[in-house]
Amino acid sequence: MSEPVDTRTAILDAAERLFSVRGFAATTIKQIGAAAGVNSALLYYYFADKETLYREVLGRLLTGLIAAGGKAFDEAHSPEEAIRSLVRAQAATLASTPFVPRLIARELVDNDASHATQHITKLAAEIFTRLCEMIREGQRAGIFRSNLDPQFAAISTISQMVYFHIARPAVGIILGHGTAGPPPDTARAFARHAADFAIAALTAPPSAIPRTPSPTRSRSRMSRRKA
Amino acid sequence: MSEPVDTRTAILDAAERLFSVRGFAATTIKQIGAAAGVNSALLYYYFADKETLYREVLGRLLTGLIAAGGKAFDEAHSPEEAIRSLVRAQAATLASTPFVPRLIARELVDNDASHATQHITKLAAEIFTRLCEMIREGQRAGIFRSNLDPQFAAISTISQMVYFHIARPAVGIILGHGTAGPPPDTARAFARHAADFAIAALTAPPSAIPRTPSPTRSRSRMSRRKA
DNA sequence: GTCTATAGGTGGATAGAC
DNA sequence: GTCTATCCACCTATAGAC
Repeated sequence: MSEPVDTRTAILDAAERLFSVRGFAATTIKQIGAAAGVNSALLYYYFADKETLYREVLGRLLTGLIAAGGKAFDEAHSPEEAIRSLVRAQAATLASTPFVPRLIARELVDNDASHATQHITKLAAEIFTRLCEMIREGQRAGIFRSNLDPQFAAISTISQMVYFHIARPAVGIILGHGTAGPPPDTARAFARHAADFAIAALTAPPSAIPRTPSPTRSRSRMSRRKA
Repeated sequence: MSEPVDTRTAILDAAERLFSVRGFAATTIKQIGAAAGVNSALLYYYFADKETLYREVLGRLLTGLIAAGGKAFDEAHSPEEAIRSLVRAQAATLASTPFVPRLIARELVDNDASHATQHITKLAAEIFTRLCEMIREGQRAGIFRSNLDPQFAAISTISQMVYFHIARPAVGIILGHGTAGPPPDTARAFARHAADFAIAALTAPPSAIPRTPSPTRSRSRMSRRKA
């Protein structure tokens, strides 16, 4: 994280930052070498080529994320607490490394020429299915609404923190902090909100949902014509 | 959208698709020319350089999105209906042009070397503030919970559909459809879910929120130690 | 308006000295 | 292990014929 001992780590650190900020295609080998304080040709001593280096960066990153997410679940003792814990872990991880979420976002977006399919699959398996299971458990216990798809609910829950950090500049503008993005305490406040928002949506009694002129559970997708 | 009449539009269409799928840096002028069915040198007759072309693509796109979002609000007659209408509009726009959300995602992520700050600002002003105002209106009317930051709630609401489409491959894996992403009917189902999820979170009575051993409104951020 | 040809520059990757 | 020097491919952009 600071003053890496060996050259290999220095290169990985520099590459992680540059790939995150500029993207794979826009980052050059020479830039990485310069940022790592070594000659660019040296990269080929440690890594086969640019793409291999990129994959190693991704692997290191996602492995850490999976571990952090798993830990969050291990510490929880109830479905609700698990969700709060996960959102908190998301917020902590994303906030501590401002450029990491960008790299993941790029990877998701670039996924046609996918580099990290296996890691994403693992992330899905480890974190996501556990979150789904937590939601199902809450439903069985009667704490959470049963008329809710657990998988969809899990996506909605996770999406909030991810979006907040990925769309950082846009969120900054929206909240009136400029393109630099919101300050850390706003990020923490949003993390608390995100957990509350998800819990509220999960625990709301079914009667509280549809009670307006708009068609809610009807199959028709036509919105009412102007009267 | 299909068989464009003039060359300029053909180039813009081809560029939109390629920039979306591969990103700005990874897309070459020659690829765009080939995809548009014209010689690559011709691009410089219509556009000053690659970056200008990119900006025009973005402008065309975001202008359309802003218009679609505004229309969604105009058709609504209640705060709840407005939210459903907006989520529906999001889903329709994102689904009809599968590669567009990626381009926007890239732009958000790439925002350090920002190309679209002005457009994002406008999008924020036009859509986001209207959504916030709708939420406030619902709060005043007693339909929505008052112990909720309208801006945060707006972000949470919007994040769901955006994340679903941006993280398409990951979502596909998660839901068991493979990296190609979820089929259209799953996307539609999620859109209905997203609106419900947001409305449920907004309308839940305050009493329904904190009722577990975990510290909820207390200031302490320490999670309970293992017993 | 659309093409051919090409200049000018940069990037990924290798050879080989130290 | 780390560096210098360099090759080759390819990319942006321009010049100019048609």
